[in-house]
Amino acid sequence: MVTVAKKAGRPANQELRERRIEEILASATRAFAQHGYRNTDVQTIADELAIGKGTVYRYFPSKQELFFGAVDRGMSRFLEHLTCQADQHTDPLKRVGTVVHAYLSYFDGHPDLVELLIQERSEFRDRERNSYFLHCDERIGRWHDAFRNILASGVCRDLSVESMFDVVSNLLYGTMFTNFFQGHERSVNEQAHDILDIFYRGILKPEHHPK
Amino acid sequence: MVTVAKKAGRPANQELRERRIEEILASATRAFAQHGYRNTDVQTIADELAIGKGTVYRYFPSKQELFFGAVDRGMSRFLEHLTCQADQHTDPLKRVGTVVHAYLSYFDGHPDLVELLIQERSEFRDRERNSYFLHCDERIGRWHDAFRNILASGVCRDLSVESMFDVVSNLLYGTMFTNFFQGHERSVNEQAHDILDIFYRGILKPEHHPK
Amino acid sequence: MVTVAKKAGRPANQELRERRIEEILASATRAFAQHGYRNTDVQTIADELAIGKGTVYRYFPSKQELFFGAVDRGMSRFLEHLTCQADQHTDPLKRVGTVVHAYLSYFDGHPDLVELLIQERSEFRDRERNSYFLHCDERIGRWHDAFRNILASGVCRDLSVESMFDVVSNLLYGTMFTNFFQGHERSVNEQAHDILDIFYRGILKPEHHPK
Amino acid sequence: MVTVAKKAGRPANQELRERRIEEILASATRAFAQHGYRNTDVQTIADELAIGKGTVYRYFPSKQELFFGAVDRGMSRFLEHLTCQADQHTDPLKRVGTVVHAYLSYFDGHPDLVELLIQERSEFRDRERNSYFLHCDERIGRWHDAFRNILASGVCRDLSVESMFDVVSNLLYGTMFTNFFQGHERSVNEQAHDILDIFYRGILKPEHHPK
DNA sequence: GATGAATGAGGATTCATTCAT
DNA sequence: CATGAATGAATCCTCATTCAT
Repeated sequence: MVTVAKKAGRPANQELRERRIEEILASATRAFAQHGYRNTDVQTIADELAIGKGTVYRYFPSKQELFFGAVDRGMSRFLEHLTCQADQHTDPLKRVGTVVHAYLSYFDGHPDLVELLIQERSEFRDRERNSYFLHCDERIGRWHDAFRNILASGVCRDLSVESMFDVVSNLLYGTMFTNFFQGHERSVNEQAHDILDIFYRGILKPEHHPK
Repeated sequence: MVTVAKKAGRPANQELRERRIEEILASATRAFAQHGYRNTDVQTIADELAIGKGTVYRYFPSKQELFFGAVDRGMSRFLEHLTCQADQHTDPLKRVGTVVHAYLSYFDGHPDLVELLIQERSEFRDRERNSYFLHCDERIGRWHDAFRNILASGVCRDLSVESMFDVVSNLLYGTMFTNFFQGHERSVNEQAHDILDIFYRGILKPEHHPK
Repeated sequence: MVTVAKKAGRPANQELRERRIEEILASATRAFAQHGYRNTDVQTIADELAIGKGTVYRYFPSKQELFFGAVDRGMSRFLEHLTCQADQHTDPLKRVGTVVHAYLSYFDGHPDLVELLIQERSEFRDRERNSYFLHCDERIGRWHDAFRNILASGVCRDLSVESMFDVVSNLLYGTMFTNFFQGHERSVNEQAHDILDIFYRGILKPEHHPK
Repeated sequence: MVTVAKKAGRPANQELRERRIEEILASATRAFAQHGYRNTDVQTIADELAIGKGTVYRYFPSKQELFFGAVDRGMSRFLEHLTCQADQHTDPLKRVGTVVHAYLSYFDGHPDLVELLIQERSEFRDRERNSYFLHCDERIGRWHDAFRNILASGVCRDLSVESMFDVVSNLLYGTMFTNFFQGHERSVNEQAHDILDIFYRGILKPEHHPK
């Protein structure tokens, strides 16, 4: 009997498990986004992956949990991307500017995620959780910090961190939805520019206005 | 006296028809908003009005049309209210300010409408129409006019009407959804104040900034 | 006060009643034949006549009775026509020949009646009555008489009246249905000729065969 | 030994599938024939087999397709039987005689099939296909051949194949329906005898008449 | 582990019939 | 008399989930 040296680290079937979950979530995201939660059969998702319906249920206890898994995956990736971009700058104004660009651009490239966010609310009205705000809340401290830093640097009018944050975050949220629903003639870069142009002048002392 | 050839029998009653439609739409709005489109049985709506299910179908050919009727009614009322408020002022800046207040305050008082707008998108993804933007597009000219007037009055920086309009409308749209999803600790009046404070400074020349 | 000389005979509203019944039956025949019993709404029939649905129910207690009325009317007219044609001849062989022609030609011109006969059986499987055979049975005696006369005249082989009658009536019945279902390339006159050609030779003594 | 890459898990079972389809079709035939298409719930059919309604829908996409399946099965079996009987003889006159007997006797023993044929026409008026004639058309060539052979053998008067075929097939079709609707006092064998007696004399030269 | 056969609760819609006007 | 507003029983079909193989 031959004994094979057992590989160190995570066992193979654990890796398989994670790969499967990733595949299923990716397929589910596409399907839910395209046909809607109610009109998507679990069978369809299984078919697309050429696996059995029962297999999907081995990884997710219900269609609902599968959906939540897809939304969570989408939001995690989004916020990872956002944080990553922001962390390339230390200047708080730059960070804000970067986030504005990255936010609009990410959703522009991932309409499936927007679709999922809308459906989450529509189908699971009763639930406490709402992935978007749940995930955002985790990071909110870091963004409040940015505005606190701007205030501390003295370039800014006498405004509350909350006011500034609410305005900019609602502005992004609304622009994201509007872009999704209506499309947008100007590029997201131009949109970001307009937003920042007005927002900076809105919060900065006149003497610090960008030229 | 002219006698019109009148059909014998019980006359079709137009007034009754309109009353019924209004009642059904009101009930449907409540039910759809509370339980969601998919989870609402037409039976429930009929029960609430103590009429038969068949009666609902006399006035609306399908559950779907009933839903669209409810959304249209909601948006019509909303925009009527908005126009009404705006028309109480002639000064364009005042008009913008009024609309900002009225917009947030209306949706704050009518969360059912927000719910319906979300569900419309979620359930009828494929459809061209989207009541919110469809109704808004009808009035968009008037609002562009307001910004054109502000530009003409010379108090404003050199910005395009579209930029200004997009920023403020997306800001309102986003704030409305955020308020709905998260609730809001500050009153809508305070929110409107913050928005206008930043927005006015963002678009006006420094010498015309409000104190 | 003027007294109008009252018309003798059937009162006006009795005539109205009969005219109405005739109109309704005619409309019902068309509708049932075109869309089928189950797919025909009483409303449709009323609409076609521009009368109220309730009015139909004043003349026929139920949709079912309305249907039976239509079938009965169709069969009555058919048999009236057949009898009328047959009575133009006294020679029994001529009578048979005439009936064969008239039978095929009538159904050829009145496919609605065939449709109704089929539906009657299909929808009201359980019922005793079957308009076709019910009506035919009323006249069967007269037709048996014709064959009895042929037998008596001595031109015929030694067959039973029943055999001869069954063969010719089933032959007509089958041809009628086949024509209806499949259409027919040869004219009904040609068909009748073929039938009689074979039938006469089948029942007559060789010395009386037509040349 | 070649190993085919075989999917893991419970294998699709083709044999089970065929057995199920046969069971369901048999049950459906009975139910449709007894209560009519419209009055038969799919639930009833499932109940009779002690399976779930959903199971029926696994095998037939709709009640309509289930019905068509039942008619097709019935006609296939019928024509198989007919062909089988005819093929036991080579003499064309014998073949015709055999088919006449087999035709009447088969329908006499399978009234469910007649019921289904009537309902097919009644319920699916619009459809092109009509199982009876569709199936018959497939075999029509063989029957024309029989008559061609009879003609060739010289025992027959100068008639067209079509005339002879139409007369006998319509005669059978009509007799079948009449038997079904009215019942029949004489046995189908006696009926077949009468038909053939008259038909043979109708088409054969006098010198070849059966005694 | 993986699969797919089986299930049945659930929901939209129709339309014959009644009866107040 | 005539009408049409109202009704609700009836029925097809879907699809998430379970579990034997």
